[in-house]
Amino acid sequence: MNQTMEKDKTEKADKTDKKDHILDVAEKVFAELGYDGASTRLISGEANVNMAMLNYYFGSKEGVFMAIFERRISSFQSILLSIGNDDSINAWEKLDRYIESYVDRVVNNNCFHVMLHREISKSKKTELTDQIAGIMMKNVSVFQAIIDTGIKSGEFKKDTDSQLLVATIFGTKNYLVNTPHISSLIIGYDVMDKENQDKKLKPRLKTYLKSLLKAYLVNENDNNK
Amino acid sequence: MNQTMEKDKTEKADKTDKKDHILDVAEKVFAELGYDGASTRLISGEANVNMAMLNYYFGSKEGVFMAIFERRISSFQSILLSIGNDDSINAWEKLDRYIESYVDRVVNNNCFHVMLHREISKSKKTELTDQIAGIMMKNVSVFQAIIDTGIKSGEFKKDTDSQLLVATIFGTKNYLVNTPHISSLIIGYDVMDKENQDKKLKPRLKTYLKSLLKAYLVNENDNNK
DNA sequence: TTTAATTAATCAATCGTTTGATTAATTTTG
DNA sequence: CAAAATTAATCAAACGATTGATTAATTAAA
Repeated sequence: MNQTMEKDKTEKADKTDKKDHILDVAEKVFAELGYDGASTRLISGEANVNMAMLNYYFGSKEGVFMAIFERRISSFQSILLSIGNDDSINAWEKLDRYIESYVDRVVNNNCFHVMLHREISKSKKTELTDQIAGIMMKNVSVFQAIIDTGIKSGEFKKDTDSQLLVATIFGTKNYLVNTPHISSLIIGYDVMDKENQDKKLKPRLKTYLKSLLKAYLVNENDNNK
Repeated sequence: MNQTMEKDKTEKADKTDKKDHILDVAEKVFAELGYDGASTRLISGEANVNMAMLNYYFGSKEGVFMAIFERRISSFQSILLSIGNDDSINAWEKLDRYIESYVDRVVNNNCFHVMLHREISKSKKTELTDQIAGIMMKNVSVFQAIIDTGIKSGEFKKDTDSQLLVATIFGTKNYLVNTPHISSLIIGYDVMDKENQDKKLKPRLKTYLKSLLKAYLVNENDNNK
């Protein structure tokens, strides 16, 4: 009944659509309940597919998790990397574009990033944590390279802690997106709501991060030390 | 064998010591594997107690979790609240003391905070998330009150986003402490190592947060806009 | 018809919890 | 003080439920 209703879009939902649909649902359930908390029965139930289809398509529960992973990171690095490698603009402009792209993408895919962050926050080192750490580090490296370039060129202050600044940028985002119950209380509206994200959170976060970076990094006039 | 060896301290390890021991172990296991990932068998095994003792002492697995909780938050608020209510010092000094106390306590109890953060990052609202959110908000409120006081008194800039600044302070800490695999790669040493935490991470984080706050909040000379 | 997709039924393993029995410690009673 | 009664602590074993995974049978597609 409900199943037939959902095939209204193209009348013929082919294999890849179905796999994608499963991954969409799984991503959300993983974000809601965590990897261990999300059972294969619940995921398949929410996706309206037979439980065995998860194993048929992805081999195992962990296969589903990894498939979500690979789907997201395929286009993950390219944009940010291109910004970092663009030599036609100065460091501050790079930073500006980086923030723009980063905030947009990370808020849009917040389910994925919540899931990601929860897994990497397990202190026990596993194959999965290594893999996640490696991927996240690529983003970090681009950001850090921009900062260091700006410091060398004299564009940014010399006495800055670029490493902890990384923690600030990514940590601020994480706090807002990954702990929605708290951040919603702080800023006064539901940060999980799509419309709030687009019209309020994204522009505000962009503006804020830029002004924070500017205050900490850019030499306005003379001495700070 | 191993059990008799551990009774060397006072020869009579009484009840509260044992309960505390269980909570110590459980806190660590929860941080390592998450709430769902940590089984009662593993916890009791690591603590060298019979599995039934968890239920005997704490009623249930969730009871263990809550007991860890209550043990930490008892002295949680008092220090920060006293700083916020101290009217003999100005806003910046309050902020300074807040950062000092906060960083010390939060790095010392990093296992607890990792555990906490992972549970609150579940987007599905539960009784537990509500309770955690309520407690965390107390810390947030103290910090925010200090900022707002400083803005009113003219000590801090007017055009600041105090709400997102909260996300920055707590988010920066979270990023460093809760994702040790990444942050260790970034700053070049193991952030989970106790000695590194005390001699390197803590002072560096304090210095950094203060300078970041100063750059963003304090009017050094004149215009920024 | 042959292959691929999908299903219901079932698997062993593990989950959190409970049980009844046993031991150790404490209190009450004579 | 000594014996009896009571309480607290601890244990191995088992509970029903749920987990991820697999099977064999059935349907749809090529």
